[in-house]
Amino acid sequence: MKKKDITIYDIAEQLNISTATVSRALRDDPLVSAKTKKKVMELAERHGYQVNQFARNLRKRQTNTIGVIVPRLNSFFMATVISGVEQVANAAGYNLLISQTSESVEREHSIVQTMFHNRVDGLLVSLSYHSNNLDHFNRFAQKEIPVIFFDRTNMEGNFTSISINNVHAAYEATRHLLQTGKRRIVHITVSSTESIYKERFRGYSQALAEYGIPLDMSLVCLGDLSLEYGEEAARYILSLPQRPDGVFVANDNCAAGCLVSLKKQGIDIPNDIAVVGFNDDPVSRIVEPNLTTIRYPGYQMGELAARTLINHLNGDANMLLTQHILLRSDLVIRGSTVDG
Amino acid sequence: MKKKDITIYDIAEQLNISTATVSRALRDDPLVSAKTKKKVMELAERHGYQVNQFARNLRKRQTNTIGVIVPRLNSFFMATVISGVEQVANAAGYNLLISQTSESVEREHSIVQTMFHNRVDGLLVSLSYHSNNLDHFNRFAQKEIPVIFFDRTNMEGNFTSISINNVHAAYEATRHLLQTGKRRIVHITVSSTESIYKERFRGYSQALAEYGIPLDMSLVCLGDLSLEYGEEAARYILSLPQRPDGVFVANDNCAAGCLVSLKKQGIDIPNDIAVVGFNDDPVSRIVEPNLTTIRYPGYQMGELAARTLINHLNGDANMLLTQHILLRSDLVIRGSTVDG
DNA sequence: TTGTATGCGTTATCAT
DNA sequence: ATGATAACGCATACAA
Repeated sequence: MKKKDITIYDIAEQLNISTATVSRALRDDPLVSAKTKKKVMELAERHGYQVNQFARNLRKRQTNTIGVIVPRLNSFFMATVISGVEQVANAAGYNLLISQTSESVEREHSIVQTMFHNRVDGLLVSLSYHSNNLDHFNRFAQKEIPVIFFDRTNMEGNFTSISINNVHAAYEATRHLLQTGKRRIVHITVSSTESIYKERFRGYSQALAEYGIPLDMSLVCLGDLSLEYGEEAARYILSLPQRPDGVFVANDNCAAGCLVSLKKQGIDIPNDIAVVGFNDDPVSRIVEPNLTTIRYPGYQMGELAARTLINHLNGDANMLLTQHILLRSDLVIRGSTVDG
Repeated sequence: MKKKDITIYDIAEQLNISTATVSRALRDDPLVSAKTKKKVMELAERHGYQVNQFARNLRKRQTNTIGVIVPRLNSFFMATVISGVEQVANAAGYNLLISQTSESVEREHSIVQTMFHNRVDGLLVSLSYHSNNLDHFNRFAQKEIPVIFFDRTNMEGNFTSISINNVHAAYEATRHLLQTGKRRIVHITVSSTESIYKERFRGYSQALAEYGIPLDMSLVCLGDLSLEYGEEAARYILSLPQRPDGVFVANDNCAAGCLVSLKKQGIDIPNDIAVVGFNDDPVSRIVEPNLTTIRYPGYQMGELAARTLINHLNGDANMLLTQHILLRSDLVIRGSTVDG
């Protein structure tokens, strides 16, 4: 089954030199003479020599691998972030071990375990909806393996995190609806005791409070933020005795589903009901009218997370000093809230 | 910097037994007595023992890791496929090493190298646009490391591949336009000498031929199939002296961009110009009118690819016997081609 | 059922 | 500039 690979032993033997020299030559160590180096390189090339990363990892006690844990791979935003991570990691010679929790806390636990066993050098994590406890990351903390939370963060514990100011972004989104004269504003989000969705909810509440509008929990729809749930929420909205005139949805996908559904029922967007999303997913520019949304840089978030982690691993910077990195976000106003 | 981990040596010493027994106990080897097993397990647990996968890999000469190479992570379809792969791989105890080529052939080459060096047990690959040569995978073939191409496949060489019948799917899409009375049909795709896009072009040509319509290369738009290119193509379409009445686009994202752009210029979809996409991306149900498209199962394609590879690795099946697996695809007719 | 001894392929230390 | 050799942590053939 397994064919034996060519190793530095083989090269050493054929060249009548020591494995030490071969090893050094292969890594272009300045100690080795140019002549020897050349001989080694050539032979290695000819025999299709490949380093055995495991032997190397075993010896060096590090893996050059970064673990990435996300709720789902198939969301535009997450895929964009990972894309940024991949770019940086690859350029720096790091591999990526990627897993998705599918929003299951149990799976999150088991994946964290697996990552630990695989001895990733560091971890980049976006938490699942209902993960409100960071105990499963303690083993990493104990072994001083760096962990960065991004986007779906949690400020508890001594980990570093990267996100936008979700309270403020949601506040802006809601205030924008209020400024356009809307007063009965639905919020579609996911139920969560402690997460960015909680924060978005807080921003929503703040804006309402500022306008002296009491919080009405019958206007808060809790679902999974899928496109389908957006449609369901639309039905709910239209079933209310007193029709809402604004909707703030915690992601674009769900917002798009909701918007389209409302339109199908003859609702005029934005005059009857205005809609604001979150993420600036491409769908926001496809749906008609285009979706007003919160834009923030996913790709750059990925790059930053990876860069921060790698700098720390290489000893170029100590990320433990930074508790949180806040990225800028913008409200992008489009046709779903403003006519014309 | 590095704290020393607890190893089987430590456990063996403390328990006054051999490392062999500890090693066996930890893997629940039936040879070990229940009593010893229990003692070992408990101590391991208490000390937070974790196996060193590298040592194990080094010893066993396999990695339990599958390499996944895709053009881009941030496409809905690819993310869906990977999601399926991840599900199966994780359940089977395999790790995923994921990289994206960003449609660059050079990066594809270097990533394939890296995967090789990392000694993945197998490879799942979706080729980049312009990768029309499989030589960089020869090292895998030589070492009998299984490689499966999915979606963006290439039938040359002795590799296994999984895809839909792209010729037929494109034929159906184009024929559908012809059946609704369209005669001047634009095809938006990517330039490629040998790939699924070539096949889709072939299907397009076949349908035209069947209706006795000569192929007009001025109606074939070659771009990167991005949403933005869809908009650009729309401008081109409207600039033509003799206006086309149908568009068949090789992916939904680009089709959506094109459709929206056409509408903005006052074109009536589908009466003036009908549009067909490819992939059944969620955007196809958001855009208005909803996009007629080719649907095929990305998630299942991912599952199947992973399952096939893993079965082969485990010796449960020999995938080398299967050259190609063809998945079913369907034309989904929506408002962008049929009114009402 | 348990133990002994060795190899897996590198890299690092200490000589030379 | 090069070499000898000892880890790195685990799994297995063979012995007991």
